[in-house]
Amino acid sequence: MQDTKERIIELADRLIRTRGFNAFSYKDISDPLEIRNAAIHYYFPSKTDLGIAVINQEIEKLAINKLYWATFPENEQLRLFFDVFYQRSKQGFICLMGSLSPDYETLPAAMQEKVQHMSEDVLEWVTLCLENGRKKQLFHFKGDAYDRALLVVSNMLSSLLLARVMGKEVFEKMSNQLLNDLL
Amino acid sequence: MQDTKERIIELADRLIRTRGFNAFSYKDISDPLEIRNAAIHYYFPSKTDLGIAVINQEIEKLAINKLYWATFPENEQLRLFFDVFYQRSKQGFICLMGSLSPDYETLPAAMQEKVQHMSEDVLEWVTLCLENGRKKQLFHFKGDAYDRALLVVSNMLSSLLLARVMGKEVFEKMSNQLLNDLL
DNA sequence: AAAATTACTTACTTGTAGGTAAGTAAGCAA
DNA sequence: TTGCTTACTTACCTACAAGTAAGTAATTTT
Repeated sequence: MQDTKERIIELADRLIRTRGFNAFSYKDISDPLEIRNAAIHYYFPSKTDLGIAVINQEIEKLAINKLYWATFPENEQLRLFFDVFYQRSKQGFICLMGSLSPDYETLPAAMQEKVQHMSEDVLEWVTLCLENGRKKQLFHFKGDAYDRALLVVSNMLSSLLLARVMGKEVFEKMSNQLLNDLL
Repeated sequence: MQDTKERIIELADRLIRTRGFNAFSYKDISDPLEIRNAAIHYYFPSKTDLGIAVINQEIEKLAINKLYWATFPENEQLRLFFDVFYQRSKQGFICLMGSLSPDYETLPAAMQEKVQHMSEDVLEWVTLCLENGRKKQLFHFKGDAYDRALLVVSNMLSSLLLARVMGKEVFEKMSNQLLNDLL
């Protein structure tokens, strides 16, 4: 079944978000899925390949969301973007950027490139959203839209990190404050 | 020499900030210091003990800084706080919170508590700084000082993460934008 | 019906991780 | 001077990590 491959990616995604790329092993995947570790190597010759597959899936998910979100006004778009993080915070997961950027120096070059690609993708979208929203007077903020996007993405990323350490209410406090500032 | 113990902590600190707690090994310490791994175990029976020593050192450093910073007006205090992160960004290091919170679920309970302690410490200080600064009209912002502190700390934390992935200029863009918002 | 491909498993290798028991040289203390 | 402590080293252990070679049952293609 092609099903196995998807279940491996799905679980690897979870493990990267909860434990980090360097802190999970093939056993963490093979045990719950009741397969041998060689089955993982069959689909993903190296752990790097598995990591790349997880990042690619995330990039694709974002691309799909972008298309869907484009039908809404920018203030709603941002709320929908925040909601993705909200769902994660409820599960106690962090985002891929939040998980992979601390390990950045230990990642193989191929994964580093993908992480870069992913972050540029997100930044580009938030920048455009803020920029266009400001033109329509849906957002109010000073300074460059890209710089503002950096702050917004940064806050989403670390809200998930802080929520795990300091309690889940932290996420809502941060996102409410952020939206109040922009709207 | 007591020197060895301090050099182990110093290097462990660097390794946690660059590679992450789960991604460095005793060899990464024993090789450069030209000692055997048992020498590390002599000072720190387990890796957990070493991790705790690194966090304790950071908590102490913050306590010392707090005392020194207290002699300045709040807007200067915040700039000095930001400067700590700026120095790190130049070295390509991230902060302890940024390194340890993604790995939080994999950390031994004793380290989790220390990480919590450390983050509460930082949050408390930034909250008071913002609160007092606003009273003196040195800062201008809406909403609860604690919620604002969450955003500020969050931005400092992830500016270091993003700077490594997207380039060092990211740190300055973010901190300038942040200061412009508050002052 | 034969050959090839798919989706794995069995059984293994090599490397490295954290950790430990026992020893030792140097210094200090009684 | 004997004994205790400090600051390590040598030599080792067990566990587990990623990865691989070879086999196999089931399906698909020719």
